[in-house]
Amino acid sequence: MEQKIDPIEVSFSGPVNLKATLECGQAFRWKKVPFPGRPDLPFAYQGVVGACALTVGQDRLVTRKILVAREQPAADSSEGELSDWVRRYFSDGDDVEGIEKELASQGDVMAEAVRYGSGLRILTQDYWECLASYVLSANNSIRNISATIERLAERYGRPAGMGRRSFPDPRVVACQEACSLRQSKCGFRDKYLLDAASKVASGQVDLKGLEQMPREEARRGLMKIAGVGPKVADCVLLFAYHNLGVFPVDVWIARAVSRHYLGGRAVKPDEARREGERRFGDLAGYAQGYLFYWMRGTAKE
DNA sequence: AAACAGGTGCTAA
DNA sequence: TTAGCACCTGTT
Repeated sequence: MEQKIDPIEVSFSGPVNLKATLECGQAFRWKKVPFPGRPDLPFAYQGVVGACALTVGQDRLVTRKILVAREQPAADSSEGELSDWVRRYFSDGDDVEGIEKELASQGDVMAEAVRYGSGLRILTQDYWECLASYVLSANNSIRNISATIERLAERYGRPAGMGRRSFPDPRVVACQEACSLRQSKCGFRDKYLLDAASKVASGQVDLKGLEQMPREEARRGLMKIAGVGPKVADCVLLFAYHNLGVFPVDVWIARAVSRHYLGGRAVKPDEARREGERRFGDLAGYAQGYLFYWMRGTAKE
């Protein structure tokens, strides 16, 4: 018998925009769904965080409170723990208001990007899940990445509630054959995923240990893994380690930097990265988030 | 229906 | 050191 429990309200110290946060490409397991028992909520998403599936929702695009629902999990997790956990995932400690103000003062382009994605939060994700997800992201579309991750969870993860499964443990992935992983349609990235899993499971790459290293050292540590280049390493540093000074550069960001900050001149990724980190310093990660969401969003419209 | 999608590793200069 | 190329898979 699976018993539903009432949603809890989680309050934040600053603005939250679930749509921008969960659709800006930093996390791959969120789906737009009707909120259980509250079909009136216009913004609601179901995802899996750690071992537990959640639905989060809000009644307007940007609010300071969100609703969180889950299925009854193990009895050891109280409402208070859940709400602390959700606040941590959504990086409640970040002074988003201050960050937006500061960035918006740096020029019309950034002001417009911030306005478009106001309330966006750089998440604080699980190290391994984030690493593996971005290994799969190389030369791949968000849609494909999500579908592959869902198949991997389906096949190798554990039940997480709401019919979802957790992201598979590195030890479980590490003991698979490449051809088995291929069935989840990760394509040529199968060997990279395997390398990541085996280096993490063996401790050859110590994800916990990277926490206290300086950025460049942590970056080099991640890049020991096959399939982890500068872009993937930077995404992991930003979206899992919450190193807000990094500025991951993909084709969209390279385009944005070229067009808006370097007069349209062609730029190499490393040059765009240094330019972003130079201009935005400690807020480079947020700057990247707003720019990316804005570029993608306005390209589609 | 060819081209492209949120890169990376390998090879040749 | 760097430019050029191949690469699974799904969509347009």
